[in-house]
Amino acid sequence: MSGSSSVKARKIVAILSGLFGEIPWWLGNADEVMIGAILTQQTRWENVEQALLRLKNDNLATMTAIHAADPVKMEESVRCTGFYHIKTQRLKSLAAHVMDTYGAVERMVSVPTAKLRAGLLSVHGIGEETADSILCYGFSRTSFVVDAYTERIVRCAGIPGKKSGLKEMFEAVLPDDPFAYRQTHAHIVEYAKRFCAKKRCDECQIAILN
DNA sequence: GACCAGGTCCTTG
DNA sequence: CAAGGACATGGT
Repeated sequence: MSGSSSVKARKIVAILSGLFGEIPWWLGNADEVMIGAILTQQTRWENVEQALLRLKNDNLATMTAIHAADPVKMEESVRCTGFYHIKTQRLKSLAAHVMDTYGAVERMVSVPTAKLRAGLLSVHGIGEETADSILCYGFSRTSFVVDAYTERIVRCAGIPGKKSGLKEMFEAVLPDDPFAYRQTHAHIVEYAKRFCAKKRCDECQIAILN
């Protein structure tokens, strides 16, 4: 962890915090966050909200319900998020893991973060971003979420040769506070979505760090 | 019509 | 390990 990278990471956090202040982001109970985390894979959030509404209408917005649900029925609600077949499978797998391992979502709140994370990662279709999103926003854990936007903003900031280790880099810089973790990831997404083009970095103030 | 979206897994070189 | 393709609908 070179000092230079940490300094820039700190600056990113501070700049974005000043830019956005407190913003509401990804609110919802643990069940909804888990469902949303899978549905939002490679998909716009607005579409996920639609699917979530449909699932709620059918009383399918809980792990318990999904565990017992007809997959074909679920696909109707989830279709608008794309990859609907595979996502239905992933929701089923997650529900099975939760119910078989813990018996209920509420039981998960007393499980240590590392153990919770390992369990989530063992589910087929749940990778690091999805697992950390669930931990951070669903269970209020200090597990930093790294996504495509995080990689973009880091590139804009000129942090050298960082393809991996971003999670650790930000965690080393953030206070031990779940709220800070939630806000910082939210800030990064909102900023990068607007200013960090996929390939270039035009009009991006983060580039000032260079 | 082309391109992209708050990923993950599998297959190749 | 890095890179490329599959998974799929909906918006710009």
